[in-house]
Amino acid sequence: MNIRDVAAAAGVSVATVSRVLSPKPGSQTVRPETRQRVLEVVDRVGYRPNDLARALLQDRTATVGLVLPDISNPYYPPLVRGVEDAASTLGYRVMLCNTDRDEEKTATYVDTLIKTRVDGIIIAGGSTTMPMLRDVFEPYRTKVVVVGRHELEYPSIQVDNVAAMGEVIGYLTGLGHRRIGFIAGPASSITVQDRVEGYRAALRAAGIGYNEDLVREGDLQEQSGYDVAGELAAQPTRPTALVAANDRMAVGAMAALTDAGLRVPADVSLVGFDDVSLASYIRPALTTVSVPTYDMGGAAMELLAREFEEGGGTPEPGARVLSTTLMVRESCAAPPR
Amino acid sequence: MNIRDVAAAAGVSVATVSRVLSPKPGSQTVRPETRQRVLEVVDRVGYRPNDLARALLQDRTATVGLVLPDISNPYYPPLVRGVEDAASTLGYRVMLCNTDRDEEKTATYVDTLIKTRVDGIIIAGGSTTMPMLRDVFEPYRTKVVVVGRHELEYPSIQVDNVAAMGEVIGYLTGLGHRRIGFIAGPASSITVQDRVEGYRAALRAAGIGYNEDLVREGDLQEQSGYDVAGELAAQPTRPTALVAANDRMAVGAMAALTDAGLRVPADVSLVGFDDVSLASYIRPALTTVSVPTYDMGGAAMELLAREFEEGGGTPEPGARVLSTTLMVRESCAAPPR
DNA sequence: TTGTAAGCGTTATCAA
DNA sequence: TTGATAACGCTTACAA
Repeated sequence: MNIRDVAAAAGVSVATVSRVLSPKPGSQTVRPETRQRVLEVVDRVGYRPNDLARALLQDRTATVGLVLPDISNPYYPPLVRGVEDAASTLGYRVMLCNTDRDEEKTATYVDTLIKTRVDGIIIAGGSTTMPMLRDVFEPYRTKVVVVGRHELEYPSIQVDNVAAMGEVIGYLTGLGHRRIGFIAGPASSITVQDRVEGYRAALRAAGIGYNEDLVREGDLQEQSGYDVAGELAAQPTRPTALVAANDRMAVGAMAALTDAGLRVPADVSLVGFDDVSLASYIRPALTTVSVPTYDMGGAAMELLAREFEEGGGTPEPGARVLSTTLMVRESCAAPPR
Repeated sequence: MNIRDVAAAAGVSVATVSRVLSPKPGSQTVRPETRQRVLEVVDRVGYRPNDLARALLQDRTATVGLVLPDISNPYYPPLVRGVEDAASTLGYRVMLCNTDRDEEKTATYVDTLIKTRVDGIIIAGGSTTMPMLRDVFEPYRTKVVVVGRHELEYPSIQVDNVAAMGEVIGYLTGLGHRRIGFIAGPASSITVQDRVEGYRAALRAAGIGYNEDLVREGDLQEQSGYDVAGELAAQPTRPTALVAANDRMAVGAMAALTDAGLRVPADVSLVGFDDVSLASYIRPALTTVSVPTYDMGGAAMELLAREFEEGGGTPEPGARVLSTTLMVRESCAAPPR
């Protein structure tokens, strides 16, 4: 069932069917009766034009690739939703790719995306440190937008993780904390490294030295937060507050603290990062930093769409920075005396 | 940059380039040196064949659509990941569509998916009650697989929610509970309705009447679990146990109970459903039913791929049922006396 | 072993 | 206002 069949059934030429189905601004020249006849046939046989043929001809697929580490990480679903909603509004389809921060998987996906000739790609997290992404898209004029800070020559949507973490530390020192432990994350994530950097810088600014013993690296999953918090809390002079690089580890940490007989926040205060949807429903409700992931996804898609319209031109690797907010809830208090 | 350019640069014909790049089992007839020459050019210029053209010709896009209500619902990410991993292994791309259980959005996405000529579609949750999905795909020989119970004539991957909920109720009555409250979900979800049905049936089987006052409907989000649990717990003779139709509402319920000064499980036992990743890290750790969503996604994709291979033939609307397991953790105890 | 050319389902150009 | 036809980039008979 193709445009020729429809044309035959309606007793017109394929050109006419095309004009009815894909009206161009300039040429509104189909007689109402003819249009009617065509539409009737289209409706009767349930014909839908083949977008592959259209894309081939117009060199435009109306599809974007969304590359991220792992959709199972609760940080990403709102971002994906933001991209998807904006894409759907703007008339684009979204192809999802989970890389697990793995170079080989990333390379394979990039290959696939280029072969399908996606109009653009949104890279969120993880892959942004991979140099392989630098030039692959160039010959195909594939537009790229990055979500998060990165080392690539593409425009991006960001959040100031250093400053946000500074606000967290400021809040804690304001409460009187001096021994503030940190549950860090993998070096492969620039986002996480910025949070670590924010922790360091703020501590220094507050006149508190950076103490290596108070920092341990997790893998961003709940269990590692549980493990690391357990170690940190078991130290001879334990920290009076714990900050985690993300909420998943913070939740794990809260469990560990509770299991160790420690009360949050009476014995140790706890702060997370991301403001995942469950954060406000655990008890004590988790104090954390809200990151506008949904908006970031939407903004990335919109930025991409704008680049499509502008057509050629250089990418302009500027960054748009959205703001975070510290969500003060119940998991922090003054340190025990 | 197309196959002709490559052919010219390598001093061969386009047919030869094609044969090198897309070797068919039958025709291994390219001289090694020629092949070498072609591959060198391909590598040098970074050429990637246009899959649109290939798809147009072969009537096969190697793409599947994944239609679900909302990726932000923590139930879905593992399912999506399961689909994606299997798809990537089998050589398929995945196009994501969030319908919000909305008829119009669903219709729009279905339209888009058909226009891109996806080889198949995986429908997970929500949309399965929509009659519009019955015949749309037929004329395009688009294969369809459903995840979850449904009313459509397609094969599916399921889980026995009625039996699983029966196990939950059995566990609670075994503990001595008689007044078991239920936080239900929207009627639009067959999955959720099966859980409600399981609750009813098991109660009846246990010789406990179904008491309308103990059942209230939520919307599957945390806040509604919080609200509904609050109402249920405020009743003159409050339930000694609460079962939620999903974990998100269970977490909200736990917060409500805690805020009302009730202890879980000493004063009221609580059971969730889904075994979301955070469930085992909240305290008390949530007793819940583990649903193999990742495997379900993978199985759906594999089933779809098998249908592609088999080619024509009738769809065979059979169901493959995977099993759930009750995860007994800390949120249940015998009822208070 | 390689090349020529038809054709996949559209849109766009030009003529009628 | 409509129609014939050449592309788009690839694969695949068929010919050489």
